[in-house]
Amino acid sequence: MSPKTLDRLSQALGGLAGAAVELERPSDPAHGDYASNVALRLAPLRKQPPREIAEELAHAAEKLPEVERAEVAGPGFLNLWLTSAWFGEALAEMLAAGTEYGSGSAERRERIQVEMVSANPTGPITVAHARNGAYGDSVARLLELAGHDVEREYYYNDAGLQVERFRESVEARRRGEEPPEEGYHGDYVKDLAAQQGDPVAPMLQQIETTLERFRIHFDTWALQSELEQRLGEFLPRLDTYEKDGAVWARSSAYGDDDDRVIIRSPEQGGRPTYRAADIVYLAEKLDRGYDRAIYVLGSDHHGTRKWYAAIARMLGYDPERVEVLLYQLVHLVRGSQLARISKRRGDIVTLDELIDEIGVDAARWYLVSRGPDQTIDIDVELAAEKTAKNPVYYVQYSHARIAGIFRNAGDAEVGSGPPGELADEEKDLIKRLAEFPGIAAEATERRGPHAIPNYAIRVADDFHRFYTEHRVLDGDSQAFRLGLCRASQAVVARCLDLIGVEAPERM
RNA sequence: GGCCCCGUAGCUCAGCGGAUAGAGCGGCGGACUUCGAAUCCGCGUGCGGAGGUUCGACUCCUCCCGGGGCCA
Repeated sequence: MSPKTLDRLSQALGGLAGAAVELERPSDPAHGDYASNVALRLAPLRKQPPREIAEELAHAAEKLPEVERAEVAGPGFLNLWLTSAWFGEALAEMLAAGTEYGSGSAERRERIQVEMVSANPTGPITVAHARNGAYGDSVARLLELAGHDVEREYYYNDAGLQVERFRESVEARRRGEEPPEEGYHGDYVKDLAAQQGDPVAPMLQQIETTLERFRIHFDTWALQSELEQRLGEFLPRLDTYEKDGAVWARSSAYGDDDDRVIIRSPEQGGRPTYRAADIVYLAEKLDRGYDRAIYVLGSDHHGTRKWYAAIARMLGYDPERVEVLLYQLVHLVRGSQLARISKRRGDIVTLDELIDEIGVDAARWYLVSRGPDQTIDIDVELAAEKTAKNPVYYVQYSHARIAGIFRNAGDAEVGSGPPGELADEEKDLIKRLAEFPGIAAEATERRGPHAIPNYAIRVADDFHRFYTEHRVLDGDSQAFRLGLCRASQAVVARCLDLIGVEAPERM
């Protein structure tokens, strides 16, 4: 999904070449504004030397109105330099799109549920859950930008063993005793013990408050206990058998590695396993009308990918509608010692503590800038120290700086028509901004929001360079350069919004 | 034992078949009487190893080494 101005050029070249032409930005400015490897791709098919094809294409391309110059280089690359008029059109397109620039890449609009965080309500949200939320929420925001209808859901277990231990721990504190060995020992247990009634509800309330503070809003909340009770409705649709008194799902016949127990034997208590709730939950989600159900899970759940696909097939749903996104775990490091996250030991580093130390903006930026497959080690002490050096402030500063320019500009005209020959910094900035729709679309398709902060740094970089070299509020170029500022500001603001970071007017 | 992820610059990472592999941090040296210096400019022989596929491999395939994790 490229800007239309770039698409038109691709199509015009495609017409000349008789094949699809993809344009990319060369890393070396000596290779033009855009380059294509189409001749290299066509050479084997046409049994013709790539440079020969490129020469013919270059000759024809130079007749196009947007092309100022075309050259053949290296093994057969076609390098293009574009006219100032083309850059003006590209900028005009961005300004016309306004805040919608880069949106609508989805081929068809889907209703999508993103289920994330879903931590047991047995303690505060930790940094591990924060990565889940930061990642999942950014994927959700990307999907919304692409044009999908997205809802966020939190699923929690209010009936399992861990929750029972949690309740027992609170009860013990109320009696003035130590929680059991297998229970929960954090100070928050004492706080909950001081309140009346079941501690699960206030714990959930606290989790929601923390997540709202982290700028993640959940539309719906699902309870395991309620889903479990509906197992009877779905059992007839399942392929099951009894063995050793337990009820098993024949999941291995549907792509999973093994069959799984869904109801324990009477000797084991006869209760449904969490996998039973998985089945009900999956079916219930898809029946609720979502075209696609996305699960965001830590990589320790990688085995569940096959499980979810298997139960989707077993229930007669297209497994393509179910997507499991995995991310690697977060380790907290204090100095050189690895401080493991352990809720039961009570030495947790909570999301609230992390936010207190480094702020929401830095925390979200940090947790989403790494690819989901990359393990993150956060040195808490270092993260706190490095706050002022975090690239998030570099990007935010570019936004605030532009806001300052507009404060000074008053109601001056904002335009897009280039006053004459453009400077390299102006062209570079427009080309950078022109990348955004493609970057956003690719990040969405690959479920890789980390591309956004990395791209945002480049935008800020190109903007700061442009700003350092050229006066905005001066001379014939003023309206054009204000247009450039406006478009840059919109793209930076959008990038920051996609990762849940604020775009400040002042810093 | 089976499975998943990772190995790129001193450190943290980007890079998903193209040209001379890039950012941030740290280090050294420069640039403000003018729209925001939280900025800009300069300084870097690094893809764990070996095969293979390809005109072309950090990228795809196989094996090995090293680190992390899940299941049994």
